[in-house]
Amino acid sequence: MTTIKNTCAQAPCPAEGLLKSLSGKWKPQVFRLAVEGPLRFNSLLRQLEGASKQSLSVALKELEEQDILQRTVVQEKPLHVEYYLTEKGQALIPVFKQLEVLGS
Amino acid sequence: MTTIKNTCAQAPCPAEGLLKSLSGKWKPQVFRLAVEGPLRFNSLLRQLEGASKQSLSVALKELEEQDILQRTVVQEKPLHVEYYLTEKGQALIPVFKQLEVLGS
DNA sequence: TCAATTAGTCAGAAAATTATGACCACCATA
DNA sequence: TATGGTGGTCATAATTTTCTGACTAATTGA
Repeated sequence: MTTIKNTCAQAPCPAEGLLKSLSGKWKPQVFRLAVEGPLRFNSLLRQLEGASKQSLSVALKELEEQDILQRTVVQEKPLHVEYYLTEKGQALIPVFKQLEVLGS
Repeated sequence: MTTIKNTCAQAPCPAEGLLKSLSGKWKPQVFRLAVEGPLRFNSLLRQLEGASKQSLSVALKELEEQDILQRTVVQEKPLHVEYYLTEKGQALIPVFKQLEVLGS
């Protein structure tokens, strides 16, 4: 036998989903700011020049779906929303920092 | 002054480029296999079920442009091409492995 | 000389991602 | 009662990414 047919479907890459989760538009920037502290929608919109409500909304929603950010309504005087890192999100901090180091 | 205009363009996120580099179609899978050893085009095509020549070609070309893979023509008996990790690519291995752990 | 393997390219279509701008509802203050 | 801030949604358009299938060109073995 000279050629051995590779019948194995390649294992799905476990890193794939995570990479996708973090690489959408504005997501790295949002994640980065989330490390600093809780995020608020309009505040983010001001910080991230060029971002539109829509794209930011999508980024936040997806980060939430992927259990990286947690959205909470703060029931205080001026009723508002805060996004902060979940445990999973926090677990990503070191990897993200490494990516920052290697990417700069 | 009650409102202070934020004139600072937020620092560009240094992780952004790297995340994008690694998250394109088939790129995580390709990177993963590249860790194992040098890659060959048609071999990859067989391993990555569902990948087309085109998408694979794009993935390889971009990984090459981003200096993650190095393309070399092997001047041996059956003349062929090999792709292997550059130094930068190798530097990414630990981060990638971390992403695999966290992603699974 | 014919067929297969090597490693691709190219044009066009389809699908996914982003951007744009209008609109909404709630609350507070003047 | 109007104005501005909160945090969005929605439809549409533009852009980017990905897929599909045809084609190329050099090399090798039968």
